[in-house]
Amino acid sequence: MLAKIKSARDALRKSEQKVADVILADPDGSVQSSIQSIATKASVSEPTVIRFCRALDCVGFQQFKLRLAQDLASRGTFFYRDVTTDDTSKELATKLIDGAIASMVQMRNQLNYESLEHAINFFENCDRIEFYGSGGSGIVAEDAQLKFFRLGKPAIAYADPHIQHASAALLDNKSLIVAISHSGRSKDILETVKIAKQSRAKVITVTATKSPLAEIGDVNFSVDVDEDSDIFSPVKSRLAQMIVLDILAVGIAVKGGEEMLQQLARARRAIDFKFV
Amino acid sequence: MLAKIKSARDALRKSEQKVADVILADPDGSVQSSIQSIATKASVSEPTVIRFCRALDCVGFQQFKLRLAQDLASRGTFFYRDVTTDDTSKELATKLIDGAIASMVQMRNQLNYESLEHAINFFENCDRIEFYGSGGSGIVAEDAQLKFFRLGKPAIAYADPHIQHASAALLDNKSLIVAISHSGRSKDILETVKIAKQSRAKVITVTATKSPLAEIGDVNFSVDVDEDSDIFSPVKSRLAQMIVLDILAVGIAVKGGEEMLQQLARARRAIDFKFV
DNA sequence: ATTAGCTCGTAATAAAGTTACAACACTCTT
DNA sequence: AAGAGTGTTGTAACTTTATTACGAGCTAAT
Repeated sequence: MLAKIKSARDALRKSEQKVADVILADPDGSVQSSIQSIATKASVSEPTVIRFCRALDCVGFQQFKLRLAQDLASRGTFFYRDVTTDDTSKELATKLIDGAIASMVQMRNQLNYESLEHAINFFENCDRIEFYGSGGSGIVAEDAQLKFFRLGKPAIAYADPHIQHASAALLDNKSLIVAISHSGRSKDILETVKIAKQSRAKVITVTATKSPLAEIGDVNFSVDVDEDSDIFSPVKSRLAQMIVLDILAVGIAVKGGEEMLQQLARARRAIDFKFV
Repeated sequence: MLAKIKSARDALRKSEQKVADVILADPDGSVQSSIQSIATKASVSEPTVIRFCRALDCVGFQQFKLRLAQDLASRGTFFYRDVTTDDTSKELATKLIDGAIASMVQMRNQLNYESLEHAINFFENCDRIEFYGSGGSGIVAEDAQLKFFRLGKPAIAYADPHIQHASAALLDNKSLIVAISHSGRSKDILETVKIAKQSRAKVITVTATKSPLAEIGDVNFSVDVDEDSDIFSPVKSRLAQMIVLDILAVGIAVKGGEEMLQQLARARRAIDFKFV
């Protein structure tokens, strides 16, 4: 949630940003405050605070506070510390794994189940599904393809923006696309999604809250991860994205009932001869 | 907090016990309810609910809810249960995420730090690095390539067994390969590694303990994950493999000191223009 | 049986959260 | 540069939620 606020901050309105700043400055204090006291601290009106909460996908202030509280609580269990140059390899490994766990816990608390239901519906009503992502997110897209093509509908992943554009132009209203992006601000993927929408395809996004990409999709799964600490391409958000897509795939499979589960088992056995 | 309620239950007044029962029966639901709905469910009056909260050392209902919420969020037992066909989407998501967390925790406990030191050494003494994996592990190999090629040495990933064989044949004793496999029993990857060893390349494996692949490598990172529950391609081991390689990459970067960290920052900035 | 003491609910009150709307500010035209 | 139109923010009314005060009902001891 804190990560969510951070990543959404710039997309917020001016006075809502003041609210964000007040909360980021003292999250622990904020969970115990009323709307009034937060509004005063931020020198804005109370409705602004509510609008701020709504902007973060909460139905109201109470829900916001609750989520924030849960976020803070789970943060404590796997305390995340930055890697430093004089860590032993053990410290380093522990830190990185704890960071990954912390982001999973946050994921668990913030995942939007309505989006999940919607997304499952989209899948059931589509003829084919395409995954778009570039760079690190391209990896996630490929991973998703591997999962989804076993579900009985054509599934494909494209990492190359040119091919994405070309493919998006050929979609129709029975197509479903999943656009994956860490920042949600990559020009390429935004362009791809615009083309896909013109083709009247349904669009699921897996990206940061309030990012341009999240705004133009039909359904968004928010993946907000505190990234300052990632030296490389963002691993933690990679992991989070992958688990979101796994949840979606399993959700679809489970809804498909016994029949689909058996189909999956068949797909699995098909590669058995490859092993010693 | 839940434990507190349980142990305090018998000491409470009769109607307060009803409140306790309602909350214990559905803690997750309760944190989102108002006093009114809880009072109704327990067939008691609203003040009784408040008295119940006071009995548990809370100043009011809000504080009680907050504490309960934090308690639920941090209950650290990521007890893994199998997904069933009649899970709600929330249960499903929670189960899958808990499973992923559990495998991370396991990873943290079993990671071999000596292997890590060895692997870092290999990297420092090599001219180039190649990642081999097929199917799901091919994804991990690509992800690793993305990370490693920023470290200043040629890095490449191959998923196609034929190309792996060809490439492995062209290695020399200044080459390092990383073989990734979930089972460690895939004929293709075993063959690839044998060829690479004939070329006198160093071999790091990321695979299951005691598997044939683990046996023939120079250094192995054990990734053993309980997979019965994975309907699809094994997500959990995918995540575990990725984090292992991330640890390795960060370990190398950190050992490279300030200079290498700055080089990484440059690599990151190089793609900035791609964004809105 | 009566009263002290405790438990619990009703009804009033206060506080917090939410909505509707109007005023203001900021573009983008013309 | 004026004005239409859009978007942002605050005011004030309103609703919901939490809390308090008080008294009725029950239990048990005299």
